[in-house]
Amino acid sequence: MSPSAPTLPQSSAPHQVAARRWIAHLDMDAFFACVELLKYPELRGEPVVIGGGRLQQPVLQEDGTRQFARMRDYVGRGVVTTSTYAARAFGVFSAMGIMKAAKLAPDSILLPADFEAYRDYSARFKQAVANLCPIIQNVGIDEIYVDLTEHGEQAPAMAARLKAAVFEATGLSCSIGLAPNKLLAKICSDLEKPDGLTILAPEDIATRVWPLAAKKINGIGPKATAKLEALGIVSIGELAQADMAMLRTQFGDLYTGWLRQAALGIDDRPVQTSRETKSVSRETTFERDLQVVRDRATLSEKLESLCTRVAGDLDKQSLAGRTVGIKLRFEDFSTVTRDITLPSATADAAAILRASRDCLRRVPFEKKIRLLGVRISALCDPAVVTRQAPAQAELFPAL
DNA sequence: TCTGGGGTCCTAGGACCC
DNA sequence: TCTGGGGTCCTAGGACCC
Repeated sequence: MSPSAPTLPQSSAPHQVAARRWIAHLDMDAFFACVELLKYPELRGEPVVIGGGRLQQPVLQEDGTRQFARMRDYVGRGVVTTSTYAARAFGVFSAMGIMKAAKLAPDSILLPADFEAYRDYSARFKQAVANLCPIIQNVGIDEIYVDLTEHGEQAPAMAARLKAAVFEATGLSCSIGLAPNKLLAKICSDLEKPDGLTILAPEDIATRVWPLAAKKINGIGPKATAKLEALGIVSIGELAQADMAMLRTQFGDLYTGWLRQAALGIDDRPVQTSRETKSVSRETTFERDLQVVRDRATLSEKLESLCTRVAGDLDKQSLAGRTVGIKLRFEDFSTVTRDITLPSATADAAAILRASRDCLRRVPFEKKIRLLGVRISALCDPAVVTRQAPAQAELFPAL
């Protein structure tokens, strides 16, 4: 195949006339931050940053006004979960360390994340969409894909109705990308944020998608971006024209093939309305790094608590699991995991704790510990648990 | 002043089995 | 002197996403 002149995906191959799909990606605008603005309308227009747990709630004063924490007063660990557009203007974005963000915007207001409220608003906006269009895939708390194919040429009008319905149900704005597949819809929803409605036809790919940075493609992260840049590839168009053999020097066959397809805007994945849970986990970053010997009691306590929470999550979801694993992050940010597969599935906190301790014994402890996590996978219905695997004695008759 | 928490998927080597 | 081979499970690590 010639490396020059990439061809656009054909809308209909001669042997197989695929119906054109209309896929919407709906993304709530600065979701957590906007929910907070509904709670605290006096903050509208202010730079506001939402951070992870362990933060102070606003204090209600005697005169009825609220006293908010400022970024500059923050000391400790933690990252920015999200921020209002006013805060983003200072360069404060998600995943940035709060201490670093405080340097950029010391006077910004800092609020703790209120996941209960976000889940509530999430359910509301998803229900509003479901009332109009039932084929929905949950992506996260603030994003969904919606299959609007059945609306045909009316899909853009339906997308506009979805935006209105979401606003009516929540008082919040969202941005929608409407395109022939999920990959393009996702790229699109980001083009006119906030409150955008962006429609992309296959013939627009060369003019509207190819000029964008390759990292705008969902699935091209920091590592792949760096490798692509080393090959002189920055834009999606450059990726579409790149020599496959050259790409293969950096990426495996599978990923290379996917990169090319993605750059051409080809994506056949369906909108998946349901998926089963594959794993359940809980982890915690300590306020200070812990030492195995000196902080043994604290570590033991944390481990127990994590196992209890995992067991609670399993119970809530009516699940049990057979593979129990632990995760440790050390002071230098290096991470190790250990796991063990049990003879039969469990949802019991004590059993998970025993397995976790077995795993921990296999970890070399030379550095201080920053994070501890517990995970369970190989999940199944707890009703299956009674079907025991062979006992140890049967598995190892010689012993 | 470093870098949260909850997930999914992929790779790769070794054990083990037929 | 030598190289089976395919399939599945288990374990560890890493990239990526929201």
